[in-house]
Amino acid sequence: MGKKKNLIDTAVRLFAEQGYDGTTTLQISREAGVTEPLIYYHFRGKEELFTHILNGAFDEYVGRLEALPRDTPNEFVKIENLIHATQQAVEEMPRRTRLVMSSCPARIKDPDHVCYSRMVGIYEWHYDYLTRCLEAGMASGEFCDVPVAETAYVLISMINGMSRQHSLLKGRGILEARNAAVAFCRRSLLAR
Amino acid sequence: MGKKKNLIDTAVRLFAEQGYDGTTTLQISREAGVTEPLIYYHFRGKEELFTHILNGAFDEYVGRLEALPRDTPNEFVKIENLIHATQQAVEEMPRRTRLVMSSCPARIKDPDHVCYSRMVGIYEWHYDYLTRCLEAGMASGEFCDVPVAETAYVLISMINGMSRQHSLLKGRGILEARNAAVAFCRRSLLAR
Amino acid sequence: MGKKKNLIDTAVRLFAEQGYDGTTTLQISREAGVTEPLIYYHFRGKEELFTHILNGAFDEYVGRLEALPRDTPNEFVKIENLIHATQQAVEEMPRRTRLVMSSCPARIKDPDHVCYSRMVGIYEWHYDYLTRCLEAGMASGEFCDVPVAETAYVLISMINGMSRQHSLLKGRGILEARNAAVAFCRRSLLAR
Amino acid sequence: MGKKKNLIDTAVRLFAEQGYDGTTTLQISREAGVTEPLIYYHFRGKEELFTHILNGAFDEYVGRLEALPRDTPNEFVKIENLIHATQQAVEEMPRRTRLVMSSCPARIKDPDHVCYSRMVGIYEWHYDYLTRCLEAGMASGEFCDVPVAETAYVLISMINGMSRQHSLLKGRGILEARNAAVAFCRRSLLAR
DNA sequence: GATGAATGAGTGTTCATTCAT
DNA sequence: TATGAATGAACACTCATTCAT
Repeated sequence: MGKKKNLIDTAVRLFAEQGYDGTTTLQISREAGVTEPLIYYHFRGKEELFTHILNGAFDEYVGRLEALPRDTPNEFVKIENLIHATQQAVEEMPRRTRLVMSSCPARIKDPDHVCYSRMVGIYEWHYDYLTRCLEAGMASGEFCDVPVAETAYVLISMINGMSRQHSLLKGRGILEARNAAVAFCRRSLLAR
Repeated sequence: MGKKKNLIDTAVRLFAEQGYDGTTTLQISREAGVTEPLIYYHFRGKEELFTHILNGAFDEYVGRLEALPRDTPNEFVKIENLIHATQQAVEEMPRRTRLVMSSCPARIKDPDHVCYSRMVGIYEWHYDYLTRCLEAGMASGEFCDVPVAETAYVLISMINGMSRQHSLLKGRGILEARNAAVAFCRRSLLAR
Repeated sequence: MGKKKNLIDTAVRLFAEQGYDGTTTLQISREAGVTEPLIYYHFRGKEELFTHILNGAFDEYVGRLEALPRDTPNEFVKIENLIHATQQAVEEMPRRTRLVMSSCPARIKDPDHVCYSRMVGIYEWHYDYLTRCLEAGMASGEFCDVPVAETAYVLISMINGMSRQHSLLKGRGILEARNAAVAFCRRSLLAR
Repeated sequence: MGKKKNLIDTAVRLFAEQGYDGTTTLQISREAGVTEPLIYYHFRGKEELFTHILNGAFDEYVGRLEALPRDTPNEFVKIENLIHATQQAVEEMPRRTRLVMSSCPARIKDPDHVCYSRMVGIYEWHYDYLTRCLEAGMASGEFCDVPVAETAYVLISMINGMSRQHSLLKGRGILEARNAAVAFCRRSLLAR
């Protein structure tokens, strides 16, 4: 019964370790303790197994974003929360993060692919969240004056860059990096 | 004749557009107007052609880093220069940057691969450059007090994150992003 | 269905006729009425298909050797039996003998190859069998006095030489050769 | 100037060590310190280089056969001489013997190939030499009564078998084998 | 004589996928 | 659900050979 779950878990592990192209359906089935055709019973093919996993990972992350508190004492806490939530997700879903980081770049050229649509979706979520945040913070005098769109772009780059760094060059990461990032942003944004 | 150059240029384009695994040696040779075995006359195989291109790209970027001025009026200019030089490289070598961004992540697990060694090399260059910079700036009173290692890590993540964003989600990028990033860092680092 | 058997039989025929290097996997599969990848489903590759066949041929011959009667009226009958059994095998397994005779020599340099280990094994079987025989015959007065090791070596060379001659230069062979060989040995060995 | 000789010597060595199919023209040229096209300047192709070497080896051996003394005190000396001359050749031309032993079997099916015609030629030389010898010896009462054709066949098999054994399974050979072979034949053939 | 560059024709092998059961 | 057997389509790579110089 748990064969389907087995299949998916094994696929997650192998795709993360070896990338999509470096992993064969035979290897997945063997390491999952089933036979190859079973993949085709549960999924339309290798690609669908892959996108199934990708969607699961994206859903999980988006769920965490949606769960971020909307009422906060001030606007900077929102930014702080976003940084922490993202790093938290990266640390708690290391394999699926790795899978996204290593297999999506090669696929993102295709606008019909899950990689593209979902990464753009997340980018836009981030963008809306941050611009709203920055605008509100500037209006209330909490933040100093910054160009909203560009600053949001910089923040997104920094958050994604940290996820990538952590996920791909693990070991080189630094535990207190999160707090340093929060402090870095606070100094930059808070009006003085 | 320029058949070898043709081969390399075509390979750069195709690897960048389709990734390493999505590109066949036959396709490269056809689009380069030569025959397949010529690849094996000039290179040991597909992989060597790939690493040859990668090394060229890394060399080019490292060359730009090495050319950064050592004498600067203050420390922040050094950080500014690094941000500009990196973005400049990304914009001037769009295909090779894309190739690195999309094909290296899947290969970085292998510590013997060019991707790993050279990316680590560049990481360390960045790290040394930035820590030296931050320490000097803090000593002279130019910068406010920050945790050096962690802040360098955040800066590197931001710089790399912007390159990745620009290279993979092009069109979503914003022209003034560079200046926004510089301003973001200046506000965060300069003592007041 | 007997597709696997078909594959093997065809491979035996083609390897025997054309040698290992002169036979392509495509040709084998086509003449066996199957597709090429089936070879790789049943065997790890061309080489394993080849060694599978070789081992079968060696096993068959060794089986015949092991089946030689241990109780014989005198020692010369043992030599006679060996000559007949070997020639019998050559005549009854013409293709597999040819395959061994034509494809092993080029491979025998590699001490890890089946060709080497099995041919040495058979050599040693022959050698033990013949030395024991000669010693017993000399002790009982059946045989005249001969240098045991060297004479065994000469007998082995003769037996193998006849197999080779028969297998490679067929048509030049002579039917009564077996009996002539037996008579040749009898005159040489029997005490008078 | 000695480039052609270099080419040939290297080819002899490599063909002997690795077989015809296991040796590439590139390897030959590289190890000979020349470039590939030079092979095509001196020979029509790989095959011609190979047959050139084969013919040289066969010529050398046939020369030795032709040089055997025609006037001998008795007929058995002729047989003795043949055995010694052949073993001598095997020992003095180890690489070329190996080349013939390992590369000819796979080619002997083709009646137009040098391997076939020359091996048949040598077989016939042996056959004529030995039948004449046996007949004369029987006529003079030196030899006992044997079936001429069949006995010649057995002798040829033995002589060739010893060459093959020595050449392919070297190390397993025995130094005194020659003398043992001569003694073996003497006991078998001489009238008592 | 000799070579650097280039190629036509294959070669063994892989892999996602399907079919009969 | 699940599988053993089988396949179509490709793929990286090799090699003997040639050509312009």
